[in-house]
Amino acid sequence: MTDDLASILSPERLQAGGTGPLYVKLRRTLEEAVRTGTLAHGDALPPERDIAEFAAVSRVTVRKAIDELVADGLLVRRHGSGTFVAKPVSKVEQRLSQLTSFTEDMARRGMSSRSEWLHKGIHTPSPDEMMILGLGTDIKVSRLSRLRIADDQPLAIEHASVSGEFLPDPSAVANSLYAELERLGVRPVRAVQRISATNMKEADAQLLGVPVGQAGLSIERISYLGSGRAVEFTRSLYRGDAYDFVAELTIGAT
Amino acid sequence: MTDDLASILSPERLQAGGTGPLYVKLRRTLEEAVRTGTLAHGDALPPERDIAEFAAVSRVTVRKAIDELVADGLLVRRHGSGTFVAKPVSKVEQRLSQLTSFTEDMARRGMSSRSEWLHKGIHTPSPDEMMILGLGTDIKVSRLSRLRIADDQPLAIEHASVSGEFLPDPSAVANSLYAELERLGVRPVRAVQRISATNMKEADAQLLGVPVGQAGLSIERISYLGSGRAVEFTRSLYRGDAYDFVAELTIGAT
DNA sequence: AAATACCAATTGTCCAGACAAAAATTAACT
DNA sequence: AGTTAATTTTTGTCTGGACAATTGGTATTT
Repeated sequence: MTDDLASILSPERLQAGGTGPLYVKLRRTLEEAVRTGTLAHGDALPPERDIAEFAAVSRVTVRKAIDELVADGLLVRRHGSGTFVAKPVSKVEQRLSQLTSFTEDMARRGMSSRSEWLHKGIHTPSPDEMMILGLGTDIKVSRLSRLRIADDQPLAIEHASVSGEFLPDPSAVANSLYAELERLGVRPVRAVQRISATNMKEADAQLLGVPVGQAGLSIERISYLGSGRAVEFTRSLYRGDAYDFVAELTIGAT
Repeated sequence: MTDDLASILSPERLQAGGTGPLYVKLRRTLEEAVRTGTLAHGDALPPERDIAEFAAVSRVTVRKAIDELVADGLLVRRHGSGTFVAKPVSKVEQRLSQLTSFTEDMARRGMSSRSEWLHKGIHTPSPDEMMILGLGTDIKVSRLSRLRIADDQPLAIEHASVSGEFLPDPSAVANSLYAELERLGVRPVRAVQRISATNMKEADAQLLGVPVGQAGLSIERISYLGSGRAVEFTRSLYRGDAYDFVAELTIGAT
C-alpha cells in the first residue's frame, strides 16, 4: 500500500506527470492517488518529511500541494497527528417552496438531528433588524443562535431575530422556535428566502468543522404573518458540501 | 497614504495587534486597512518585499497573509505587476419559482447581457445524460456550453444537454436555446432545480476570472414537457459573489 | 511614428533548515 | 491496573536567500 504510494511519488513519475510547477504536479499526483483508491478515505498520508524525501522536493513544496488539497476538502490536517484523506459527506436535499423546519426536514430523511444553542438573548435591534422587522427604537429584539447537527455532524449555523413583541422571552424557546411562536399565537404563513454562496470565514468554519474558505450556502429568510407583517429574520450558513436545495419551477408570465 | 500604511505595518503595531501567528496578525492588519479605507478599492499594495521590510518579517510570511486575503477575494494578484485591492461586485438577485431565461433576468435588471459560446456539438450521451433525459443507446445528445456575461463581467458557465430528438442541430442555436426549442415546437412547462454551493476548480475559476476556491452557486436544472418527459439538462456555475437566488415559500402540508 | 529590444520591478516557485505546538507513544511510578 | 511524566512523532510557523516568469516602462532602431 505505502509501497504503491512511494512509487507514485517517485521523482521520475512526478517529473513525467504533466506540466507546470512542482507543487501542482505533486497535488495532481495526490489527487489521483485518492481518486484511484491508492489512498482510501480515512487513510493517513505519509508524514510531510517523508513525502518530501520520496519525491525529492522540499517540505515547503509538499505543504503547498497539501494546502490546496485541504482547501478543496480532499484532505484533513490534524496538528501533531498527521494528514488524512477526508471522508466524503453525503448530500442532503431540501425541498424549497415548502416552509418546513430543519427538524422536520431531517426526520423525513431518516436522519437524527439536534441543535446546540450558541446564544439566546434580548438586544437593541441593529439597523438591519429595524428595517426588516419594522421595529421602532423602543422595541427590543430577541436573538437566538444555534448550531444545527445532523447525524452528529455540524451542518449549519443559524441566527434568528424575532421582534420582542412576538417573542419577549427567548429563553423560553426549548427546541423549536416555530413551536414557541405557535404557542404564543404567532403563525407566519409566508416566507421569502435569499440563497447565495459564500466562502466561510474563520469563525463559522471552525464551528462547522470545515476548512476556512470552503463554500457555504448562505440563506436569509424572512417570515411574514398573513397581514404582511414581518415576524422573523433568520440567517443560516449551511455546509456547501453537505446540503442541497431543490426548487420546483413553473413557467411564469413574462 | 503610503505613510499611513507604513505606520500600520510597523513591527510594534503588528506585535500589539492581537494574538496568534505573525501571518494572521498581518492578515488582520491588511484586512483592517481595506475596511477602514486606508487602502481603497483598486489601490496597489506595496511590493511584498517592502511589506516584509516594514513589518520586519520574511517575505514568505507576507505571502501567506496575502494568500489568504486573495483566497477571500479581498485582494487580487497580478503576476509581474503587483497586488491590488479587489473591486467589490454588486449582487444580482434571481427570483425562483419562475422559469425565466438568463437574458430576461438581466434585461429586467437593466443590465446588458451577452453570451460567448464555448462549445456546440453532438455527442454520444454520458450515463448521466442517458439516465436524466431517458435516452436509448442509439440516440445522440446535443451539448451547448457558454459563458454568461453581464455588464461585461463573466457571471456564469452553463452546460446544456438536449436530446438529439428535440434538438438535432445545436449549431442552429443562435442566442437563446429556449427560442430555438420553441421554434421546433418543444415547450418545457416545468423544471426542477437543485442548488448547492461548491468551491471553484481551476478551469471554471479561470473562465469566470475569480480566484480558485472561491464559492460558486452550482445549479442543475432539468426541464420537462407537459407529458413529463425530460427535455433539457443544464448545469450552471454562478459566481457566488455576484448572484443571489430568491425564493418565495408558502406553508406546506406536513 | 512605430516597432523592437532591453531593463527594472514585481510576483511565482523552490530550497534547506530551525524551532514551536500539539498529539501519540512510551516509560516510570504509585 | 491506572496515572503521571517524559519522549517521540508530526504538523505549524518562520527565516533568508535564490532564481524564474511576467509585466510595464524605457531606450533604441527602423
